[in-house]
Amino acid sequence: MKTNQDECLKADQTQLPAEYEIMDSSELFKVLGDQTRMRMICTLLHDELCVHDLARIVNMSQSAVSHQLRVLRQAHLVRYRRDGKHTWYTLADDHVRVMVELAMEHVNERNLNDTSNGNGGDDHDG
Amino acid sequence: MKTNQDECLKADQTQLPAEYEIMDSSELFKVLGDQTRMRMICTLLHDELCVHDLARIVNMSQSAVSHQLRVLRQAHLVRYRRDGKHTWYTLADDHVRVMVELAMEHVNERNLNDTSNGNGGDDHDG
DNA sequence: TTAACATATGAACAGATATTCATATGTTAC
DNA sequence: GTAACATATGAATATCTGTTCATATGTTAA
Repeated sequence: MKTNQDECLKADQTQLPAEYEIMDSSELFKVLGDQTRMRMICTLLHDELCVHDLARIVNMSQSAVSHQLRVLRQAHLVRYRRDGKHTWYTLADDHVRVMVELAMEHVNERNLNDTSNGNGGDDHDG
Repeated sequence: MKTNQDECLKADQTQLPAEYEIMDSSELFKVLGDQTRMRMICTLLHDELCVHDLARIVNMSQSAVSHQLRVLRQAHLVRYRRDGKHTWYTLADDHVRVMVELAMEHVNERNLNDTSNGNGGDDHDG
């Protein structure tokens, strides 16, 4: 709460996450930060699905979905198993599930607050 | 676990999040998916900071930081208060904190697994 | 072998985005 | 008023990213 004009720095950088943790986690969020991939992930919340189905559900080309599945694999967000001609994809672990749930909570609370509160009052477009 | 070749679709789309929830949450993740913004957020995990300090800590120009703060404000990830010449920024709520922690867990577990396991075995570059 | 299906991937292109530069706004002290 | 400081922002630009198209790989069935 103090506000010394000349030396306003008060960050305790010793508690900061390691540089690689920041880089890796921002990379992870970047992967989640795409509509198509998010739709794929949400579809995989409840089911194991093959590429063909994923493409149909998110209404994208097989190629686009396959490209994005590669991104999701590299981020360790999905697993897959081969079975004949199909490749079946599932979410990799529960972190993903929980992160998605948290994001939904955040978004929904924000939508509630947007009608009533006056915090900051900045964030408009234009 | 069934693998009917002709009708492989088995997604129960009734449980899917609403379209706006998917759009909004992917937008939220997109905001978190940038190194500079992540470094700013991690710095704000423990302290209330002014723009000048944030710029110094993440080693970016005042302008760049200010532009990114705008993005963080619009995503409701930070709050701010004016005090004289300074504007002090803090994290908006605990969702952010928890999401960051989860992401850290995910990347750290993944880094552990990368040395030993053989799951999938795909995700390489090139 | 061929044909049909399922998935993966490289190249190219269009659209998005982060930074820089210059400048505007706003505050404090004189 | 001026000067110095703190922050915000528009425009330009270089870089990144997602999709499409064409094609390659791999599986199954004949």
